[in-house]
Amino acid sequence: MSVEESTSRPAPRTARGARTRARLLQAAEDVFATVGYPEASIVRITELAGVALGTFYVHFTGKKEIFDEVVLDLSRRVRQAMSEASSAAPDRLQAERDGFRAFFAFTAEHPALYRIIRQAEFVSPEVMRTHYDDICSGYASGLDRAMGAGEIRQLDPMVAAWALMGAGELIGMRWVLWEEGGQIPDPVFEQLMRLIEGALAPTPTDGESR
Amino acid sequence: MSVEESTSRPAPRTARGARTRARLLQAAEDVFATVGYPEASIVRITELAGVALGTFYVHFTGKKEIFDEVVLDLSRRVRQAMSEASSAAPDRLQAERDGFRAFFAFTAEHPALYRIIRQAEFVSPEVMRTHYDDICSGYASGLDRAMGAGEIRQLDPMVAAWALMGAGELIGMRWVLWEEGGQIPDPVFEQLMRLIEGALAPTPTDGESR
DNA sequence: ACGAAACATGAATCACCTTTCATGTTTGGC
DNA sequence: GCCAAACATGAAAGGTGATTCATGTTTCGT
Repeated sequence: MSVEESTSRPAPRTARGARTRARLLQAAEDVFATVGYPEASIVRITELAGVALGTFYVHFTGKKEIFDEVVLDLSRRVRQAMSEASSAAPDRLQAERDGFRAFFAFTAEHPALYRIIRQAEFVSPEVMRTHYDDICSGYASGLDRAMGAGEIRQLDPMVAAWALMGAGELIGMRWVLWEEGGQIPDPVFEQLMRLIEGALAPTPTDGESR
Repeated sequence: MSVEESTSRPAPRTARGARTRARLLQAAEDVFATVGYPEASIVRITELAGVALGTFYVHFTGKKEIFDEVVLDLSRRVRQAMSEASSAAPDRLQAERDGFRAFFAFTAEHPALYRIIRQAEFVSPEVMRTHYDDICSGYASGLDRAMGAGEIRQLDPMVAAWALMGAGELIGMRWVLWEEGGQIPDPVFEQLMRLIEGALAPTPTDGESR
């Protein structure tokens, strides 16, 4: 009747256990983001966390399990940052702006997100897929609502969500992750917004009969 | 005075050598795409290629070198497929259609491209960056020309290239790589084209004075 | 403040992988 | 057809890192 995976460790039962587990997770995030999964050894993670090697196996069954947890955690955090930022917007265009701003800010603050997600394809395809699915369905339902209100043109919200997410992802990689500035240049952001605006804006041809 | 990297092996001097090298490259592409870089051992590659373990080191200095060559090769092939497909188009919109069609077709035929490029971030960041830079600068110069001809609106061609490339990449991942069909569904393709058309189309506001 | 369960430790084990090298085989220019 | 260079081989050396476990320490409910 347990909901837990049979291969995972029981949750910590004491404050000390929880603390150690959290330190291991944080260290793992750093190590995975810095040297990548192949080079990330358990020894490295435990050394950075400041715990003994054997302690790792008290909390996790292996490298893949801790990787999955790190991905899930990052995914949850970026989604929350984006939805929080865009929820207060008065209209769809502003929601797009706020959501993307939050995404780029998160990327700047947590480069680990990109670097780790991109490795997940092989380490843990399911968890990677879940991450993108979760982001995009949230995005798509926002578009759907705006479409109902006539704010944007009629289109398949899922396709639009994946396409726009992809645009943001590569722009973020190029101008946030690969530049030391850490913040997206305003002109780049504005250009991206123009593109998105153009892609979503209702057009005269929308109402055509044939 | 040599142009070669000091760490790379000399090119094969006989037909047999060239054949063996090619088999190793093909095997490496398969192994990297199937099990990922971390799990890809030289033993596995040589076994799939049908050569002895030691033979590998006759042709490559190590795992990273053969990985780089595989990435470079895939990158060159996809760029050629895309530019060939779009070069004959009469206008920009058709060039977009043809280029993206070619990209999705290549993805369907060589899933290795995605799977391998995504791992390159850590294995070989320079080579990954080169791949995206090369694709996007080709794309951007096409947009630049169309902009000069007034076919599309005034915008930063680099930002547009990276954004549209990203849109194509995620759409390809979701509907080509992750679906067994292997071919992008027509409605999805058409939706993507509508978005791109909207993003690039000249708008009345383009000519405004302020 | 007691004691049982939870937690932490790190040396030792085990499995696997990279790389080398001495030796044998094939190739292709002459 | 000869032979020097190129190529292929696989056993073995040398590492590295994942995982286990017997033992010691801390926590926390009572």
